[in-house]
Amino acid sequence: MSSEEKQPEEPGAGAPEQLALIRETVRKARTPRAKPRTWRGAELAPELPVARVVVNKGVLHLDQYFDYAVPAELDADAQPGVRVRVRFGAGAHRVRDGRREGGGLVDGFLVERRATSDYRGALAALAYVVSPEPVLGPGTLALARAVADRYAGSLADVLQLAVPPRNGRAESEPSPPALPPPPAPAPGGWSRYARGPAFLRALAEGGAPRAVWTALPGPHWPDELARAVAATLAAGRGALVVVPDGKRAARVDAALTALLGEGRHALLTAESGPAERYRQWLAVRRGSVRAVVGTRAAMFAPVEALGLVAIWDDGDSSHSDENAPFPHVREVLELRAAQERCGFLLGSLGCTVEAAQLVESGWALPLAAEREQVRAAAPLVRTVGDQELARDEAARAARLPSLAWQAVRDGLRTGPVLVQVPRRGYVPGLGCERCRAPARCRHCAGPLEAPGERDLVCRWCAREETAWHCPECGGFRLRARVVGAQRTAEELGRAFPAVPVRTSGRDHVLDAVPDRPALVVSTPGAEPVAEGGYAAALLLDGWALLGRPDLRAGEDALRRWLDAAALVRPQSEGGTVVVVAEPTLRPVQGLVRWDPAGHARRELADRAELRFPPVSRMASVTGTLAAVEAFVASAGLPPEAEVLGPVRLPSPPPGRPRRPGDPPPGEVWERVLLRVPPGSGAPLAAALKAAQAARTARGGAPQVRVRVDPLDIG
DNA sequence: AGCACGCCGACT
DNA sequence: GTCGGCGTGCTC
Repeated sequence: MSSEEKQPEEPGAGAPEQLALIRETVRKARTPRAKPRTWRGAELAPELPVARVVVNKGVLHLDQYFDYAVPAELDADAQPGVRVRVRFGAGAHRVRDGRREGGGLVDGFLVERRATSDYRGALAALAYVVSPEPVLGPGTLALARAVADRYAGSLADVLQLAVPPRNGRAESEPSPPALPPPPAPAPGGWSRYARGPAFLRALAEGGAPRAVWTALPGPHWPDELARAVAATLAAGRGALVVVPDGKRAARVDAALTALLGEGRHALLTAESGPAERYRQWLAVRRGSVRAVVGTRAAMFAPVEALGLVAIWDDGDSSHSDENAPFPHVREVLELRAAQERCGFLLGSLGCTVEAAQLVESGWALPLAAEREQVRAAAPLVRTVGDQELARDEAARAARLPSLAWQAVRDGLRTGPVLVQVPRRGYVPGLGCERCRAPARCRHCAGPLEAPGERDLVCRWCAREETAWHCPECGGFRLRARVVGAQRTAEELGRAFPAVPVRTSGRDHVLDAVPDRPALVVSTPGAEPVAEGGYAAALLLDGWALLGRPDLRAGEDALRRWLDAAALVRPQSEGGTVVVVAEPTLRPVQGLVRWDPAGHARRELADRAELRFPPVSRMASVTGTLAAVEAFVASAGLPPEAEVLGPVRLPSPPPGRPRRPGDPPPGEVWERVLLRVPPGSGAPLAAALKAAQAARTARGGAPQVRVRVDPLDIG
């Protein structure tokens, strides 16, 4: 089998070497030909002797196709989509003593076979075909191209995310035969949503409906996702579901198996290991499996005849890739839905402003339950604010309000009680002492910080604020938040000595807890599922979550509360949630009314007014002050682009392991934010890409990091 | 990014 | 005369 054959390091004497020699003469003669006939005499593929190759180098100024000659012996294997290796680099053609020197072998993908080349010069030959398995189809190529353009990145970088590394053993095994389409499923839990059955019907009829689904609390969402997949398969098309982590992928996997049996879907997660993952990926690529559930990288899965793309919990930060150019699953799936004209489903317990914008713009329809259904499924939510805390004698003594004590005590009579405590390392920002509104710059609305004792400085534009007052309530005093909830939880455990205390957090995450009275202390995101639902939940991390100097602080807080509260029994079964946070705050209201979509709509209106993403598009440029300034000056930014900053980046705390975005030791990095109005995202990305390409091409120029849609814009 | 080619100083 | 410094520019 040729895929298993060991390929020669250096092609033997023959066509490639002759080509190189011919090229040498052409170069000396300095007579470039419009139509290179330089392979005269070499043994080339009789038909379509030119291979267009995307070279696996992420560097932006190499973000183009390169043409290579196809030697006759590679003719059969060198088909579009295969992995190849080629000589690449200056001097690849120098021949001395009959040996080639310079220009190392690099990986690439063959994207097209052509009759002629546009290149004015002689072509080097393909070194060899790594394997005849076509892994890069035209769909994935077009998608990767669009993603690279959207994020000012290179095609090769995106392809690295899109096509998994090869595993020879998996490739040599045949994939199982494809199964016929299953029958269309019953609506199941979808009948609880006004437009749910219609959405399923549209999928089953081969349509391309697009929806933002605000899911009801409870454990049903994996089954509902599975039904959407099944409906798509019933129409003879494929479906793709992307979830934030392996735990949730396993839940959807189980739901799919329950609904469709084995063999109709693939599970693409890092947890299954590279070989198994590649085997599953190949089964998809070869068309033997048409449904996929997986984590982030699965967003590129080459599903045949795609009918539906779905993302669950788009507010989870795992959906943002941490490799250049940092694509986000939601954005990639939007591009895919447009490109492949398929259905789109964004589901979540919460609602991001981006999701709200998809509905607001009319691109997607809302898929929400009636209030009655929400009330039947959600627990009772009660709040304890500052005033009550101050009045509450017991609370001051025990640092916990009596309402919270009561809820825990009552809950423990009938089942487990969840206590959500903040994760360490949440740095609260500055806010109004009276109403907690975050302190923002009056010029660019960036977050204010207090580097010294007295003065306030904007983290975005570096302007000083000397006379701050709160635009919401007129207050003029600021305060930072203090966290001490872990200790509170410990005290809580001591207060109920007869009850077992279980903890779940970063280090050891519990999957599930039994349906018995217990105190379950967890950080956000690590909450175990309780078999019969929690009797009560206590959310103690309000200040830490809401005080973060981040645009998404409110949305994130609400999402984490909803995630925890959704594990609690409905109000009709006595389920109660107590959140220790100011009841007038918008996210707290969103929780009490269980109205994440309404919360996101209001946030979106604010963002529009303040010209924040996603209503505007932003990009960040970081590096030394000189580098950043030179870059911004040289980039031909669109005229409507605003430049905010530069401001100095906070240096990483000493002792923390170095992360990719951190400045090198001893260097101070600055950041500018670039902002463009809606619709100017593409020209901004193009300008940034061109400037970055020019910069990396010149060796000596100090480098900067560019990121479209930066996450932490304050 | 690598890597080769090219045009100026200290050596046999 | 020639070995080699690293400044520029290219990579099918």
